[in-house]
Amino acid sequence: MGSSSSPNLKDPKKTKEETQASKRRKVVDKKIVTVRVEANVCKQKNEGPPSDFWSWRKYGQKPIKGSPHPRGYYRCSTSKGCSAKKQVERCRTDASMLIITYTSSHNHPGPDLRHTSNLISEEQPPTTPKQELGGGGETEQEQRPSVTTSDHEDSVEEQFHYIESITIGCSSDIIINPEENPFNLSLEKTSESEESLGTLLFDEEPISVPPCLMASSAPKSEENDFFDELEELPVPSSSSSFMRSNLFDERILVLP
DNA sequence: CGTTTTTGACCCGCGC
DNA sequence: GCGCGGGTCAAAAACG
Repeated sequence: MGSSSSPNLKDPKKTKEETQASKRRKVVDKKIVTVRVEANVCKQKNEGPPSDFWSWRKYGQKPIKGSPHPRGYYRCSTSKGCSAKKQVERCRTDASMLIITYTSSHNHPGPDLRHTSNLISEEQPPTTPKQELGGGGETEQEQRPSVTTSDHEDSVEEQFHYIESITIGCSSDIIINPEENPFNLSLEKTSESEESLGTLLFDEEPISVPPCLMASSAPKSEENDFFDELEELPVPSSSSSFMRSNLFDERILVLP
């Protein structure tokens, strides 16, 4: 009889509640990475997902209070049991600034990208010491692609698109904040003087992006679409950055 | 057909 | 104790 008592309205969620309650707002493993993407090359279609060698599946989007841009929630679809998550948000003051928050880690080796791995290896040696720096003992930052095997030849093409991001993923500039993520504080502080943020940005170039990559990475087509939605495209000095963007579209920002 | 994307609704944690 | 905001899930739709 009363079996339907409380768990009647919408229990379906209770089942998974266990999983959620596990990490509800208490995410321990959090890595915040700020990437600067110019409105020119970037946005292959959503500057969020293609930031890694893994495939990300969008599972939610919500508008953040105080931010004209919504935040996208992505989950690693490369592996079914992978609990890696990624949050992509735009700086409320700088639409060209992408704030990617990585939650959890991948439970499986990278897809492989031997092609990319090769590239990065050559351009930039395995400077991972930085990652460990913030590792905080997590040890799951195997962001580096493993030269496994079984590679999707047709994927190679796609990889090209990721090249841009790849640089970041493996770039020693990548900053990981295992801590609670003071970004929030920083954000507030920079909210007024976003310029300050620029100062934090590493001006030095982590690696040189091969010209062929840049040339190939120019799907420019629906990119505007994304910005269009944002309606806010504060790219006043895009002209200046435009040239720079050619060198490095994305910049990793380090959070103190 | 399979996978991904999109939108809505629900729930929880925290702040006041 | 209540309210707000943030985060996730679910179902449906669209696309390849």
